[in-house]
Amino acid sequence: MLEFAILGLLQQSPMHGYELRKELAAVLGGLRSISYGSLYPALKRLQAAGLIASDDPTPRSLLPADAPALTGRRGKVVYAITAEGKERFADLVSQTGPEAYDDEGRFGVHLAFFRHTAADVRLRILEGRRRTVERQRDRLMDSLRRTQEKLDRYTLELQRHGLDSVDREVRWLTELIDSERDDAARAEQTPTPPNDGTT
Amino acid sequence: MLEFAILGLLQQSPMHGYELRKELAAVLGGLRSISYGSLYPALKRLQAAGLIASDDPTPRSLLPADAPALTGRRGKVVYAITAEGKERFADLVSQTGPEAYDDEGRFGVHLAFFRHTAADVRLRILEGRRRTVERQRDRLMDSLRRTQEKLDRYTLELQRHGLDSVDREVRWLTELIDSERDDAARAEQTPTPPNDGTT
DNA sequence: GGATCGATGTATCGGCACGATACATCCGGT
DNA sequence: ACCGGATGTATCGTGCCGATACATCGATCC
Repeated sequence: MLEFAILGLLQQSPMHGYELRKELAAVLGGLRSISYGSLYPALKRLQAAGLIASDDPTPRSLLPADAPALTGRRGKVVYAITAEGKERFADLVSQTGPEAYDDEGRFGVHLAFFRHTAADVRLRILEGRRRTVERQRDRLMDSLRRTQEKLDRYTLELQRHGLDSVDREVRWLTELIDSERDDAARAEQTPTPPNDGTT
Repeated sequence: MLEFAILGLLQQSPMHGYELRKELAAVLGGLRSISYGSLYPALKRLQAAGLIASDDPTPRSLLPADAPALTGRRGKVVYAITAEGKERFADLVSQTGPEAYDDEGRFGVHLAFFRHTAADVRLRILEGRRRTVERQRDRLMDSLRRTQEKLDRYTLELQRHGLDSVDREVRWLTELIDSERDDAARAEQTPTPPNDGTT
């Protein structure tokens, strides 16, 4: 998930870790920030896989030869996406299977980079997500209906709130889907259809 | 977090892993189930710490001596809470600091076991949680206000939805807090004050 | 002028939870 | 007689987290 997000951000311009973290927090919505304990290992993995490349300016050359041994003295490390990385991102961005929407975090990242995603793929991801969340809602309603007299007030309240959240998410997704369909319908009427420019 | 939850469930009666998983899923609200990959290690940790004890019936004695080597042949393992475990649970249940409400999962577990929690502790946890979520909401509103013209429709929508969720959670918590305060006020008027049974 | 504090910046460590997987038992339906 | 699904225990690799350490730089304070 993190790797997807990093590739997406580097799509725009090279960055170093600190910036990536902030951008990611901004894009993912303030909540759900990312920790360095996952960020730096992820960068290493990506670099090892050849999907990103680091440009390490290493200002060490400025130091006199009697610099304090080899302790510390880090330079900023700027990461840029490679051609392979772009390929990989294109693959990830066009996924329509459960791996795109089953996990909340992954879905969030997909949504965050929807401007890089084809319209039909967008629709399928949104619909997939809605089905997933609907199933969650139904399971929750079921379990609530069956067990509600055995639960105390607090547990009940917790589940009621959870159910409400899930329900709202379904409605939110439905709005997005409808709006997406409207766009598609409108696009079909205009003289600029997606891929058939002969008229 | 898991350890807290396990101790809480075993408070009622001994169980084996499978049951714990189901109970936990039921209590935590269907979403947020727990995986065996975390459950069994957690049980081991708890046992190593002496907080729970396993009663392993090992029905191996019924087997003839020529049983198929030592492959497989597991018995049900029933776990029960120990005296130390009860102490530990009592400690956990009376926590009022950030560790009780900063993390969503931990807060959920605390709430799930509120019937074991003193009224004043309940109130402090709920208020703490509300402050945490309010801060999240404010940060999110801030970031949204500052960056909204630089975000595309989808990222914006994602954050709007997130903000709405957080906002609803604050209101939900406020309801719980109010109701909790009502209870406290009512309790103060009745002839059954909490710990002063002399009149 | 120097001290100090917060933002910027890179990096590691232990711990915890996850999904996938394997394996075994038992029971009900076909 | 068989077979699938619920029950049940357990491990493995992976990924993310919080805490922590360390270093630089500008601004503000005394």
